[in-house]
Amino acid sequence: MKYTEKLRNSGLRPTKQRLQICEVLFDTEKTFHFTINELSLKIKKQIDNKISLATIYNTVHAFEKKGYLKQIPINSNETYFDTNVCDHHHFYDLKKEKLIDLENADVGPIDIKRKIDGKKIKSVEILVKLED
Amino acid sequence: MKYTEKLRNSGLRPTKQRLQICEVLFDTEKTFHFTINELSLKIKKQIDNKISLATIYNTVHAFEKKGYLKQIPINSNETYFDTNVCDHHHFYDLKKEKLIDLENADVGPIDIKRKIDGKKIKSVEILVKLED
DNA sequence: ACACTTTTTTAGAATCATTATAAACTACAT
DNA sequence: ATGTAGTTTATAATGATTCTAAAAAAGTGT
Ligand SMILES: [Mn+2]
Ligand SMILES: [Mn+2]
Ligand SMILES: [Zn+2]
Ligand SMILES: [Zn+2]
Repeated sequence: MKYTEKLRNSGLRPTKQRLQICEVLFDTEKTFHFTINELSLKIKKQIDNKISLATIYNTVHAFEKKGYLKQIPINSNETYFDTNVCDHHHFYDLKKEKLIDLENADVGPIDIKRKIDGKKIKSVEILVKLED
Repeated sequence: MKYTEKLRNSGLRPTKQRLQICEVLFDTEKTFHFTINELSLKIKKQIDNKISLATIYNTVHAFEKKGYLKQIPINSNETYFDTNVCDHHHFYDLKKEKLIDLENADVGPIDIKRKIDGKKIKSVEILVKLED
């Protein structure tokens, strides 16, 4: 199995459920953004057996902790995740409530001039809100 | 009263509760970031009568719609608001779970090269996550 | 002041994404 | 095969937010 190794190396047992969720998340041409609800529907469509909602939450959080998923800060009642874990930025279409990737090349260099004592920059993310 | 005019001009009746919330939000040296829960505690401390939680939610949303408050996109179970409605960016101290304003002068010019057909840019916000 | 309409406040209920619980199940080492 | 820790699951609990509908307050006209 394609993801068995990856999971083992992360200290996660390669269970049937996790492997199936890996397929849904990572066996795609393109990366994508999703909420837990959207992922849950996607799994139902692509997989024959049922995976409980609790397991989906558990797995998404486990994968996020391991760096295989990223949470996107956005004002919504649902949490958004991203299978694209490279540094990149986002458009947010307010009407459609959809995220669009902004490649790093799509944004000029970002210069953060201020420093905070004793703190390091972990990430720099731009959110560009779009209206009609 | 200081805020009566401002509320009337916005089509909001200057009620006792709204005027008191205005004082808590806007009668300060510096702007600040808050969650509804934090604001609720602040109101309890600063004013003698009780304002119901529903009114605090209603008022904050009304003020946000009128542009007197801004919501800050951040990954938290609580919504963060900002009394600083000028364009600006944020540090987010992951340990303390606190936002810190980044003045526009603290950030070099931002160049968004990509365009989306039929969409206008409404805002561009940077979130800089800080770790130890 | 009074009558009338519209907006606002409020306590409490409802919603709903998320997290916790704890029992059954599974992976894996010995 | 047995033991142990990790995982899944149905279900309950949590908690921020929104809804409801009745009472109160604000605004308008007379
Ligand atoms: Mn959320
Ligand atoms: Mn929220
Ligand atoms: Zn993305
Ligand atoms: Zn701010």
